[in-house]
Amino acid sequence: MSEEPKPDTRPFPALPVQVDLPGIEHEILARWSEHKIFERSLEQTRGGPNWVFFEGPPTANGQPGVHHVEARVFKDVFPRFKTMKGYHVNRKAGWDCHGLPVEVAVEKELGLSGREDIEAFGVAEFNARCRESVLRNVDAFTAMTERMGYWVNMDEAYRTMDPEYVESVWWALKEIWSKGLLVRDYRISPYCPRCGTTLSDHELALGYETVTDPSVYVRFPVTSGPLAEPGGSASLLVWTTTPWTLVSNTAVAVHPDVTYVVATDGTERLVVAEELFSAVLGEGWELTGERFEGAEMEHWTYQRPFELVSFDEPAHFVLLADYVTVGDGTGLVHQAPAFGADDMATCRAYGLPVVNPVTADGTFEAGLDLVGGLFFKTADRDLVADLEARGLLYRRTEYEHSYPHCWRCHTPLLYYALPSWYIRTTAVKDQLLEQNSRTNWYPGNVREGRYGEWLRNNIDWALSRSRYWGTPLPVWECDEGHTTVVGSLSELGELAGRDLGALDPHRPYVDDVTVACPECGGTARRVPEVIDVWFDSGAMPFAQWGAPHRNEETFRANFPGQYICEAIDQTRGWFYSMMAVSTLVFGYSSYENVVCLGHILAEDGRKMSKHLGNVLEPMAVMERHGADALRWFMLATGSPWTPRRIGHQALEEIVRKVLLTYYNTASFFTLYANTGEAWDHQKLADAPAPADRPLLDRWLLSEVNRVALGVDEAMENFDTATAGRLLTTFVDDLSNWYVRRSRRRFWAGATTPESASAFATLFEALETVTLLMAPMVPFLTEHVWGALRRPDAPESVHLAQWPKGRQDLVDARLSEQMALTRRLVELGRSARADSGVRTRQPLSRVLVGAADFDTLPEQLRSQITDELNVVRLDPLSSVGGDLVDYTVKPNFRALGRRFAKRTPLVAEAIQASDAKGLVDQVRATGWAQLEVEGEPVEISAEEVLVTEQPREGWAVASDSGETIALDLRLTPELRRAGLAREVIRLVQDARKSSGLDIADRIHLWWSATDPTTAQAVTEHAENIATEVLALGVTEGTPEGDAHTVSSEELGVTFHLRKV
RNA sequence: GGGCGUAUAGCUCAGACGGUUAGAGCGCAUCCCUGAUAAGGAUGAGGUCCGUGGUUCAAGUCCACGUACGCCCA
Repeated sequence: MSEEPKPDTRPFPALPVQVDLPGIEHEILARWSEHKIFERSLEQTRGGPNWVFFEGPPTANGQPGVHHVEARVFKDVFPRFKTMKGYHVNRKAGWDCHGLPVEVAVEKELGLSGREDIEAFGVAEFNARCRESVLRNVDAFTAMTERMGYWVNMDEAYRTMDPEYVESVWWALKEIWSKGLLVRDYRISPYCPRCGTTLSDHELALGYETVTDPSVYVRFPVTSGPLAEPGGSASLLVWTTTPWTLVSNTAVAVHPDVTYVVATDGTERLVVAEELFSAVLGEGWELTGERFEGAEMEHWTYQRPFELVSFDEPAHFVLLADYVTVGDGTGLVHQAPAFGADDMATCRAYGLPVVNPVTADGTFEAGLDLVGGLFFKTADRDLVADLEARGLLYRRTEYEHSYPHCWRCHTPLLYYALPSWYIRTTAVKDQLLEQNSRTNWYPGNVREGRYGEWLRNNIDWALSRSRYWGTPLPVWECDEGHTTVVGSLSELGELAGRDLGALDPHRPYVDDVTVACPECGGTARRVPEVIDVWFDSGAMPFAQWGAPHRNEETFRANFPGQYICEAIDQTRGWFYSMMAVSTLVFGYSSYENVVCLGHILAEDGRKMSKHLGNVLEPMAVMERHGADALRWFMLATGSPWTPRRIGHQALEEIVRKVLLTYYNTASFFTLYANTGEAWDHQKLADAPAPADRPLLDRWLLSEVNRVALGVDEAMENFDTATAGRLLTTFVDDLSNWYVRRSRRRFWAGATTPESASAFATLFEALETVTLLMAPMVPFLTEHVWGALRRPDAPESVHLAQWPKGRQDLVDARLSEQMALTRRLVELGRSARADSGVRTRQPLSRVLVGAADFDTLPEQLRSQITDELNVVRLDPLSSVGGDLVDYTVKPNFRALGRRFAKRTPLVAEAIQASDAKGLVDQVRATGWAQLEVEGEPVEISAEEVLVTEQPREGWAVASDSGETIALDLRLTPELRRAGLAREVIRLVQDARKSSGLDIADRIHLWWSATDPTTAQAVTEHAENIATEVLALGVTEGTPEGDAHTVSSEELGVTFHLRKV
């Protein structure tokens, strides 16, 4: 029985109430792709200023998770925002392809373990598998990236493994080399002597085991300084759990600010930290009274424990180090620079040599006395026994602690000095600090906090890795030790004397290229290392273009960048490598603004892991709730820079509270714009000027402009949470106040100036909020835009201009008045609910007590009477003082300003005063006199909070000094008006349940058994007819079919039939 | 062990400048309203604002110390 649909005559495509958000998103994706919207957004802004975004390449290792969505939403939202503001935002995708995680994954796939296996398998084939593994995972990332609506150019993505990329990295390394900042030095690495390989931090974490080691306290006789004397009866007492490192003891470290004491047992003297005296020596020992600050002990020499290895340079003295603690041991720390990173740093600062008698397989050099050929850990026993025999051992115990083992073979690891390549970042530390001070961090505390701290403690960048799948270090060395650094394949070709343009610049192929040493002509071979992948990614601003060998101009036009974003764990990763590489190469940082995100946790507050079974798979989440819901969560739930928990419930709430509320408002608009006297864009021109519109409309325009200004400011500050909150509140206000209060004006179609104003106002608000939300939820806004857009507007919201909020339309006073109006309505609802009189029953009068009530315009007062269904609204003061109770409360904020310490006394006086008298005084003169501690004090109106309540016969609700009182007395007329409302509701229900369209006209028949109801229907027949779209209302029963509805309570029966 | 961050209702989170009644949503209970809505409204239950100390007339808010958790680094 429904009419033929006539979509072509309607101004707006329908936005059905029932909506499948993920389904819409797929349609939008297809439309974007088909109409090349992303490409056109770039084309359209080509003449505009550049706003440069750099994509931090995800490691294409493993499958993408929801945490990847987080950063990618932020990488998308600001470029979209800036694009709408007219900037040209180039977005080149990128993939981090090299690195240990890839190697480990491939090792597992192939069932290989360790470098011997890999070399037996063949490096060429191994690296080919790595490349293939990376490409496989890139596909999964690409699919997720597209599905979530992240606009980034993946067709021209850079890949860190591509030859052009590698060449750019080589170029940068050559630049750094030519500045003298690329050097070879020892590096302490966790090392497995069985596998013959170093382990990464990540691998290290896999292999901690609890073991028991010897814990020995050893005497180091002092040979110079105030305690030195013939016979050497004074010794430094040194503690260690790795006796095997004593063989290469080089120095002893003390803390400069710790106090050391000398203790004696009558025969010898030992030096320990004061705090550890009793713990280490205890009974039988007493202090000699000699005390030294660590700083005073510097350069005291001592007799080293073993004379097994030779030192070519002076060593074996006391040095100072801040890392020494007095938590364990003796406060004097044995130093063996080949076997500890701290030791290495400290000893190097004193110019001490690195002596390492342990060979790569973990055994002592064969020729050594006592320990020659022994595995390092096995040597402990013999060494301790020897110390004991020579009287140097003070005490030995067992020590249980957690020690790293190889995760592959469980061999205890060795911290081991290996030759390594470093970048001397410490040489540019001041420049880095300077660059950091110019960088905008979001949140701001990272700059001086976590990141600043990292920079201030900068150490040289250990660049090389003894691995296979990485950018080969472009260093060639000849037998004479001359070093050549190569900056490109063509340069390498020139040196090698053949064309290497097509060479894959990876191992093993580059390893096979030998060149003639430019200095001596001898054969130079490449050093075996590859480089840290962080250098790869830090080089992306130029390497993504292959610059400077290629696209030099493009690179220059896109450098430095305005914006990068990653999670907080990148402070020492990509955020650092990006700043460090470009500062090293160009002298300044590559980015100006950096957003630093917190991590996404599972609903249970833990990290997502397969093991815990709490993983949310991003594609599944997006198919269930929609990408927009997931995006909104990332952008606007909680603070993006704190850890956040994600779950289905949170996403469902976003769909209901934000997305559907917004969508339904648009749906409401199109429903009525398409109904009856249709409204279309041409009627926008007929709408009254904003200043001439009803106050409700002016209020909405004020709000939407305030929100537009606020969202713009928030987005400029990279603050999506604030933007999201502003938008959520606005959408709620729009739907649940503006539309709710304006419904009648829409029902009529655009037939009156008031209705025309309502349509225009709602349209403008929807248009603006759609634009404002477009960068955050690009799918739903695109869908709504498609339905609402003006004929001359761009076909995509993402091709439209960002709205400029109009300050001149923001009316703060009106906002306050509307807020008061809404507070009074709330109080009225509360009073209604308390009284038990339903809202459909009109009441004659409501009394209002509120400070600014007398200034409330009539149009807003009528919002209150309509909403509360009352006839009249009067100020409480009109009732007469005798019928009203007053209470007064001190306003502490106001009082505190004036009275400070006396505030509590004044407050007490206010509460003790006669409330009515005080109110009368304040109302008459603006001031009231009180006495505080015998002195007169004047109180102003704003310093007290007055609440007034009528005494009897009213339903009252108050809050914060504002009161609403409903007159509950009903007259017969009011009763009949209430019955008429009941009747209308009954008929509306019947219309709805019988499946009528909202615009269908009906004829209505009625018969009543209740005489009061009959009178009410007769009396209000015209009103009822208008409300239920009845062309006629007839008492009696119709002939033929009709929908029938009756109410026993009202004693009435209706029949309705579509006309 | 160090640095940084976080801690507010059962859950997710707001709470510029310190102001005495600490809010919202979800969930729960009862009721109301409804011809856009998967909605809306009212009331209720639910809080030692992580702990301790301090500053202040006044502290969820500022300071110090501690606890728990997270990230990074040893």
